Amino acid sequence: MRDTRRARATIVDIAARAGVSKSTVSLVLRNSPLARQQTAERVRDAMRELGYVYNRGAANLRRARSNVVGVVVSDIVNPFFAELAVGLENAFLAAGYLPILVNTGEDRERQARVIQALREQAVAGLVVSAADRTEAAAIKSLAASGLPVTLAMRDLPGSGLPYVGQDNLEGARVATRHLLSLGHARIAFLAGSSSIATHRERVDGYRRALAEVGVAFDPSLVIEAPPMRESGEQVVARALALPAPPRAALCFNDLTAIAAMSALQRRGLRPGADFAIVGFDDIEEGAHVDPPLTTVSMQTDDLARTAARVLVELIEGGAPPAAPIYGVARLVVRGSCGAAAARR
Amino acid sequence: MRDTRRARATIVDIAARAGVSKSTVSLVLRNSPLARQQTAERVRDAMRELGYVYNRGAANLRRARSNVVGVVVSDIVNPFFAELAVGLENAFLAAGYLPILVNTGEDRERQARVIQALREQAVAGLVVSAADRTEAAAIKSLAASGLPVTLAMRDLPGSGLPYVGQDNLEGARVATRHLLSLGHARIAFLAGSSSIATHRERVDGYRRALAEVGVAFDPSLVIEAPPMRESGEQVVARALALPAPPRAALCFNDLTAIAAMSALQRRGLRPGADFAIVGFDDIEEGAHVDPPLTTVSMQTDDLARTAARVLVELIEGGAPPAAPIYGVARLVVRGSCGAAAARR
DNA sequence: CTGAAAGCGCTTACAG
DNA sequence: CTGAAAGCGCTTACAG
Repeated sequence: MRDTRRARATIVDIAARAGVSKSTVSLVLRNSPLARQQTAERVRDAMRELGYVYNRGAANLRRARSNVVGVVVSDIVNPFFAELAVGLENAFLAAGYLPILVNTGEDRERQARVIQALREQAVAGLVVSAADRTEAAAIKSLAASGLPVTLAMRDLPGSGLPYVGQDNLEGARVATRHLLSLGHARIAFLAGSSSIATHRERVDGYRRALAEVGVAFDPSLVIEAPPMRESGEQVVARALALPAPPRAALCFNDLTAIAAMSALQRRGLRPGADFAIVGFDDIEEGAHVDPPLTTVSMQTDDLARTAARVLVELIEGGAPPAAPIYGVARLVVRGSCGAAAARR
Repeated sequence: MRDTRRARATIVDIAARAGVSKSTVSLVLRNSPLARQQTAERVRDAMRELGYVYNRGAANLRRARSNVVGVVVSDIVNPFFAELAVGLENAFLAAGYLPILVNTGEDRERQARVIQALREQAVAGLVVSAADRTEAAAIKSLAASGLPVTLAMRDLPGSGLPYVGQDNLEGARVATRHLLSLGHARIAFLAGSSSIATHRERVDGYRRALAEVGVAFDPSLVIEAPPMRESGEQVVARALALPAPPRAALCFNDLTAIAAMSALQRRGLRPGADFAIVGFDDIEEGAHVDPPLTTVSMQTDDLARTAARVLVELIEGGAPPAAPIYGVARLVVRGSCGAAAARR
């Protein structure tokens, strides 16, 4: 088996075969007009015949640059981050960079290890959607070493690093206002953990909307739980067990919103009719449940493209954006969404 | 901003600072016992002081080896493949390789492009879960060039490449037998497309189970549709519109099974009671719907670990496995799952 | 337009 | 144990 393995052809082999020097081959490789048309043709034939594959690592070493960027994602199994990753990947590929996607699974230690591995691989830059509880200092020191870093979706307040992400505060505010406009006053905030900045920002927006209409904030209505489908049962149980149970909730994301809907249904409560639910993070799940879920949409694709662009500019010597870049939070109203629930 | 960017320290800088030659630094880097304890300490101090980062690309160039492997996945947004990717990533990291994860989104042209990019990056090997309709020849020629390649989850019959994946045929057989044992004779196979080998293998298993009990195969019961949640409505509508509508179905995967359940419910049919559903690809979704979904479990994690091990062995000069490696298909029965439906 | 030489950051024999 | 030299596959001035 091993015997079939040929050593890779190099530009020297190509040069020999085409009867030119290796400088000429290099010129042809980079489509320089300095090589004669006919010579270029001969060189390209030789490459084809020898099955030549460009060694980008060698080229990068010599040129002291790199065409690879790192994309560090906190939880690739979450379709929200998977879509972010895909968007980033597309944008980088289109810009001529090869993205290395690594998943940290919300594990800070693992995050540190993979980032180190990426640095050793001499990546040109990093976009990171930081793991839960990541300390700003950890990433900041990275950037201090001169490596271009852009934060996506998870801000690290105080790090001073360029950030591209959702407008969590505004999104939660819009969603909460929607529920308030339906006539709800006791509105729960279900699932998610305050250890994640995203959660804190959303709770802030929720509080702000309440404050704007003079509704007192009740901390017992903010019920934390891991943002997974499995948490639906638990958060609904706790919400309904409150002395004055809410009839409306803003959920940390769409997965937990759907899980909460199921938990309500298991109790004979009809989402929409008996209990209003709004979810975050539109990964187009909201439209496919019954009844449809009203969500705050975050345009992952746009944000991914933007984050990639910001990093590429940083890599190519541009200035970082002066302020965080926020995606527009858009409320997608689906179904009746609980006007009736408020009247009960 | 740019000014803070220091050029990376090299082993020459370390050598100068520690007062040794660069060979010595290299020895220390690789923890060779040839360097004196005290010298190693001095070298390590210098590295710390200079913020040294190992340049693995340069080392790889010199050693004519590579520590990076490519993981080509057909659809990272599908949680099934996301879990596969995570499993592979963990296994490679543990084995000392840096996996570059790329998503093809089932696009063969894109697959060709990213594979080329990975080759130029001089990856040590590739595990590929091929895009829909990938031709065996395309991947085979890759391997013929000497690059170790392992196929995961999507076999390319005729390629002769090592394959690690689910036992689709056996899984479909087991699932179909289960439905038959409940008393169903007309059983639909819903969603998925015969352009994917996975689908063909599952349909084969379904047919075999029918044949085993002497039930004639009815091609009109195999209803194709993209394996997405969105297809649920369509496949259920087509199944119920058949002259003799089935009361049981094996679904291509759990997403489509859950979608089919929703579509049934929208028609007032109770999954389990009125219509038996079994799904493929247990990504632990089956347990979290109501009623719970019976699934064929495929142990993605084990398979990922195995695929990674097979590739690492190939890279390190071992022989490819003599035969395809199949994961065990296990039927996870949840809920009543349609015994009643058969009696209607 | 083409070629010879130097060098990117490492590792690897090979002397000392 | 340590150092000087060569070389991995490229690119980059610099001559011709």
